[in-house]
Amino acid sequence: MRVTITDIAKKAKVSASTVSRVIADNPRISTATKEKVLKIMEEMNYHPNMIARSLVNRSTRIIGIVMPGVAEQSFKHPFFPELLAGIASMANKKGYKILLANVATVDEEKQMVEELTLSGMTEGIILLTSRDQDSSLEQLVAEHFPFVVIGRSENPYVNWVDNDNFNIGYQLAEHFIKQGHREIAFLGYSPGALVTRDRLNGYKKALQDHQLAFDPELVVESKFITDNGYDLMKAFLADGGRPTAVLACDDYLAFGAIKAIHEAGLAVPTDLAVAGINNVPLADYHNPPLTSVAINAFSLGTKAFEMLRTVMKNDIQSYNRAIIPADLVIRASSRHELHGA
Amino acid sequence: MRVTITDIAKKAKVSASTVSRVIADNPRISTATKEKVLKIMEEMNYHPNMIARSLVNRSTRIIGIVMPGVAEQSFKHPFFPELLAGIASMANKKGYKILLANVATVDEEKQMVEELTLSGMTEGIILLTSRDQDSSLEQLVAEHFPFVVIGRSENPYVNWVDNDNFNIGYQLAEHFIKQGHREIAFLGYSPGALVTRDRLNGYKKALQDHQLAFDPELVVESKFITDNGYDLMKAFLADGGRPTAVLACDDYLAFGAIKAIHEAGLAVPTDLAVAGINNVPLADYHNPPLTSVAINAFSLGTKAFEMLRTVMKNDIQSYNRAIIPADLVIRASSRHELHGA
DNA sequence: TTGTAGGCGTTATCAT
DNA sequence: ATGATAACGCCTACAA
Repeated sequence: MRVTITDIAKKAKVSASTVSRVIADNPRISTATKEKVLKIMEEMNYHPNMIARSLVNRSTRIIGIVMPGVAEQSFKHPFFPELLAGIASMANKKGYKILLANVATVDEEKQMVEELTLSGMTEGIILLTSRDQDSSLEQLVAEHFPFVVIGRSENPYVNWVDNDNFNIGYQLAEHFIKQGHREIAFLGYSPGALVTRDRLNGYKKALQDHQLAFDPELVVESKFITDNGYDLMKAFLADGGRPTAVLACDDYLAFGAIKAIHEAGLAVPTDLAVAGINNVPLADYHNPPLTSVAINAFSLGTKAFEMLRTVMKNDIQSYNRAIIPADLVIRASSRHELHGA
Repeated sequence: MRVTITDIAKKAKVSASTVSRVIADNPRISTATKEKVLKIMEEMNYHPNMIARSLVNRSTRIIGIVMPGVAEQSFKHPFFPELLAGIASMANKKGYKILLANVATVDEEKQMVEELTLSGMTEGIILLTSRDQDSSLEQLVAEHFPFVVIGRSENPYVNWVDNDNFNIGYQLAEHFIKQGHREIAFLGYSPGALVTRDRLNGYKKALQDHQLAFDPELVVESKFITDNGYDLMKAFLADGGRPTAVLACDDYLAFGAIKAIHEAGLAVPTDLAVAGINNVPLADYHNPPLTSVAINAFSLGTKAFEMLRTVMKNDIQSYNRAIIPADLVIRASSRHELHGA
């Protein structure tokens, strides 16, 4: 049996409330007893029972993170741990703990969200799973439960933090355009994912700003954003696609694409320039080193936590959104001026 | 205010205990009232307050995972999310939630462990941080708190799950030896890390079993296991190191090493065969594709959870250890017979 | 089969 | 400055 507040009280010959006050650092307590109690707490290695405390305070100091399960390939992405670390570091600083919930399916997500919100375990949650029409979102909105989504949502009542996906698409496209490229393939558009929609829109805007026509034939769809870039690119080339540059929605896609390009007897970047997104650690070690866009996943996490905090503090829901800037990292895979343009 | 057991009781015109019994599926209750209560619970969308329940049950159904923070590079390793997923999936199945605690320093770890164990929040913990002499371990052992370490420990009182690191080293070395290699560099030995010690021992044993002498000159030390393989290899080559094969302790190390090798004007695998460990997703896309060893991180996680469960169930501490087998994946970076051996 | 009472460990209110 | 008491929401003897 662990040592409780009453054990301390007995030993110190004071009441439990006095001990409680000492713990709370209540000023209305004599220094003498305070020190005595503190000493005994030390001796007996007392630690307050958070459960009991939570029960009376109605505050657990725990936030939940709901993330897609193993099934989703994306879970293996280096992006995730960094994001987690961002959330965790901020949470730590503010004295919060993190409850991690992996969900495999949409149903599981719904159930998990319900459990987390209604069980009183968690004071707020961060959702990493936002598909577009997400019933958990509506549920959370309806219950006025504090939550933040990572990844943009079109529901006006949700608070979210997202990468600057539009700008990511824009920057990469412009980078290619400035080097004289006109035929830029967009690899990995996934109609269900807002991320890729935003990136594609940025890409389109860049074309437009440079008086270039958008060619839908150059958009290569994939079911998931982490789909096999090798197969996608191979099929695209076999279909007669002959772009001079490829903008891949993810570094992994880009790596796969490059493999396919090499197999087709073409060289990167001379025949075909390639860029990815996310700037995974290996982008730099790849042969050739891969141009990419560093999204600051860590910041995404810290920002998400901060936003969640403000939502938790205000009874009035304030609808916030934050966009984390990203940085273009140009490497050899795209460093090639086309016909001296 | 959330709906409680008494709200249900009132509405159903029964006592709170009856409702409690319905929740617990107690057989000694009439089907009539049971159904009535269940219906009302449904209507009012009742969910039990886990905090209150935990307080009386002394069981939170939460386990803690303590992992190294952002500072440690290893956190970005694809290995981590997979491991997490393994733990989480098993935990989910058994109705456990996961409390994730990132710690940046050893002190933080110690404090976190203390908090998690003594606050009653957590029924068991999984440690991912085990440095060799870890004071948290002794603390946990002394308190008889259920815990499992991922990564071997030499403390006889700790339960652990680990990769078969000895065998990983052995297999890779033997793979090289069978192809005629005699000068096999061991890249990334880190004296502080048991992992690399075990791998090195496996490597040595393979040499011995094949009547080859061990040459300490071929062991390249690095401070951390994820240290820059590029710099290590570059320095090694500059120092006059001329192995015919390189066994790197991690795929990332291997990628860096290959970059250095290429820059030195040497070819992989013809001049120098290379292999890594962990089989990261990109190993296959690398140029050349990297020979590696697939450690089953997911299994590591599930196994760790299972072990934790058995430890939690038995008051008597049983000291268990489990070793998860790994699979050699041979790819082009090492596929080269030396002088027709 | 159901209800009553006490308690889990803590905090907060009200006395003293 | 300190103590007694009730309450947080739930579970579990014991009683009925």
